[in-house]
Amino acid sequence: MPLTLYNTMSRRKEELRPIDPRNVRMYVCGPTVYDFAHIGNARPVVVFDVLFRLLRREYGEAHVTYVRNITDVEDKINAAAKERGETIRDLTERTAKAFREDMAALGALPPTHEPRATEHIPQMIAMIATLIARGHAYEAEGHVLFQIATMKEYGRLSRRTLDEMIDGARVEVAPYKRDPGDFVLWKPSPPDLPGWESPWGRGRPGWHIECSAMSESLLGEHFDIHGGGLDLIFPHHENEIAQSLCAHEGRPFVDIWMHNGFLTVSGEKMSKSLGNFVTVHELLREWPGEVIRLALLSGHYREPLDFSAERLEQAKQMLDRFYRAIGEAAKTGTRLRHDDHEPAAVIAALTDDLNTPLALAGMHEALHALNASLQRAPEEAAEKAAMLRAGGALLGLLQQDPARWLKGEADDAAAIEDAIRRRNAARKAKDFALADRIRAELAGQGIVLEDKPGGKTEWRRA
RNA sequence: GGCCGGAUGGCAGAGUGGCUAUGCAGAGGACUGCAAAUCCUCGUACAGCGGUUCGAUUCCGCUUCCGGCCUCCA
Repeated sequence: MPLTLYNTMSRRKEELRPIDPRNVRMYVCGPTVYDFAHIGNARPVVVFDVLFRLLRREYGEAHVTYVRNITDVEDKINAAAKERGETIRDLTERTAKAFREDMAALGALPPTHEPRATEHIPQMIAMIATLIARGHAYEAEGHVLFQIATMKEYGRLSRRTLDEMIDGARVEVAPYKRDPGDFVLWKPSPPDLPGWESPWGRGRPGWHIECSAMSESLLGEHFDIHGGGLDLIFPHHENEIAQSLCAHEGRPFVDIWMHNGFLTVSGEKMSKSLGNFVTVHELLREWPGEVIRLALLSGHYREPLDFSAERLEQAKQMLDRFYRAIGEAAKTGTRLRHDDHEPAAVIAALTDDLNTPLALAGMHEALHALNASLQRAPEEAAEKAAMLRAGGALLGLLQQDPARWLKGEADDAAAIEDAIRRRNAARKAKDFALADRIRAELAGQGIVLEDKPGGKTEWRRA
């Protein structure tokens, strides 16, 4: 099935035609590791994880290379380390580790490569030297700057002209820049800051060069997909394009540029500066990672998504329904007759520019079919449940044990079972007042009972 | 100011030039001692104004409102 993706460069959906189907290559801008990731930072991770899963399904697990970098040299890191009295190395190690753990909790597969900027300094220096040699960059007061006037297509991704950028400039222009839009490739580092020897003295890289250098080194000059948040279009991706294209003498760089929309809180962009953010770390204390993941996938990735408690509640409720049905199907003890294929509607939705809300509608269709067969044709239930799980696998959902999901760790399971036994004895004796009292007590502990036909009683946590 | 997006039923959220989105909430029914869960049934929503069309929520234009970017930002 052809995979269609919205390309920011052309502003339309395009069919993905891999450069090499035996090695489909994707690069996504990862975190700058100076602080815990907030839930807005997690959106691209989850979105591109779905794409990674879809690509692996289409082309085979061994035929997709996914690179997500870790920016571990940056001025905010230096500032944060200083403020906390922590070494830069400790700070970046600790933050990178927390990031990996948080993203794993959200069900994101590890990327194929997770390169660190500090491990690719020689590649960056080489690329900068090339840019100088080709006349695209110049040295000034210890800095190396990219000269955007040397790049005719500069501004194509963000669709803005040089004049527009100068008009809108809201930042003071450094006096050594030939053009206000020129950006830093290399800057000098004083002895107390991280620095590397280079032809231009001891210094550190500018922000944009790392992605150009690392994508080249791990994916080659030309690769299929480059992703990131909407706010990276300008200047980050625009500058990456300028660097890579000019270093590669105009040869093709990225075929499809993808950008996810923002998370909002009460309609406003979630951001560190506004202070209206929640870290994934905090959220995970209150909600299972899978609930957070589903909440993130409940809107289309290019649209803004308002993040709220209600959205999380709904996601939780949805997962409960799915797991309940899958758990019931397991109890029928029937066997699969066919391989577990994903529901067609789910595939169709995902291959149309990752339409996850529509895919979830497909999942509900499949759920409905499963519930209907549980009621009317239990011998078909196992197969329908397998379908649901297969669809879930593509979304990174529904892979847990249903009993565990519904009942939790259940160290008080014996007491609950005992209460249920007492209640059922009371029901048998038609002492419904006592039975209802026991049920109310359990409800107070967050335990919901479901009396099944045949006298059995199921329980789960609300 | 320049450049992008967006406006769908009580809420969330897809989509389509004419035909049910989906989920939650709500109403009725089946089942149940009562519930819960599940199943069955139920809501003519597409910001406003023009235009194109046999027909527009869907295409075009304008207006209003909301959000984002314009070298910190996923």
